[in-house]
Amino acid sequence: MPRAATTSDAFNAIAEPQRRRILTVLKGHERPVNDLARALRITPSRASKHLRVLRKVGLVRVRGVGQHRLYGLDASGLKPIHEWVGGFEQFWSESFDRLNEYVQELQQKENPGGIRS
Amino acid sequence: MPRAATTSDAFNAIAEPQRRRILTVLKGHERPVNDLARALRITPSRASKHLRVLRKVGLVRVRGVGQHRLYGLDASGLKPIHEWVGGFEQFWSESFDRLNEYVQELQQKENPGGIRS
DNA sequence: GACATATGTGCCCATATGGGCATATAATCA
DNA sequence: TGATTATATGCCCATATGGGCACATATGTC
Repeated sequence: MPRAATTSDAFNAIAEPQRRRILTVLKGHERPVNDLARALRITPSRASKHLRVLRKVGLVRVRGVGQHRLYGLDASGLKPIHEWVGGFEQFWSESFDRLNEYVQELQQKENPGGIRS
Repeated sequence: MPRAATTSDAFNAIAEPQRRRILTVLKGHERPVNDLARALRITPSRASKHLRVLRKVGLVRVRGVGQHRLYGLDASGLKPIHEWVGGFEQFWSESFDRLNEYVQELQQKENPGGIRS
């Protein structure tokens, strides 16, 4: 079984660099597909497909039915992600502490015995 | 071309629910693979593979070479993600405003003309 | 209606993925 | 050394992915 469908999970949706770029561009203001495609130097087709994914997970909204459809940001779906990742905030300062400890150990003993990538 | 390799991008690495669970469990303390596998009710093999990915993107460190290898959190790789997503923070409060505007429009005019999923 | 523009979708392909399973590798102990 | 435990990896498969391309669809304009 491959990974869960992109269209059902915001984590998965923003795993795609292009889609992150799209969201970033949409911070400014709403844009039609062609505009977006031009801005990101991708095919309208590609843009449309990515937007479809973003729409399905609710990170993007469409306004106006017609020749021009304006895509706009709906960032509320990013909130859970921010919260989940934020739950680790205490740990990335702690990492530095641990690293320091480790470096000190290295300097004291000659044999680290330990960390591998 | 499919999506960028999971092993080169933290965004992609945490797109997998199991890996998120692993990271969450590792918040508590370091754990050997079997321990983790038991905690998450997955095969040691599976756990090992996910840990390999997390190791490659640097979200996890291994300590101790031997029968037991302790996996520990290295959350520093989550920081960029937190920052990227945090860049949208202003927008998910704004979303509510826009939604309210939309609802008001709906109540006034009878024809929304607009938002589609 | 005919046409141009804007957007969405279907089909095909190459590729990465996650899981299952068997097996390899590593370390500890009798 | 042989056995046991712990962990990693290789192979295979089903599936989802992203892109290219052609085409369908929708809208606006003449």
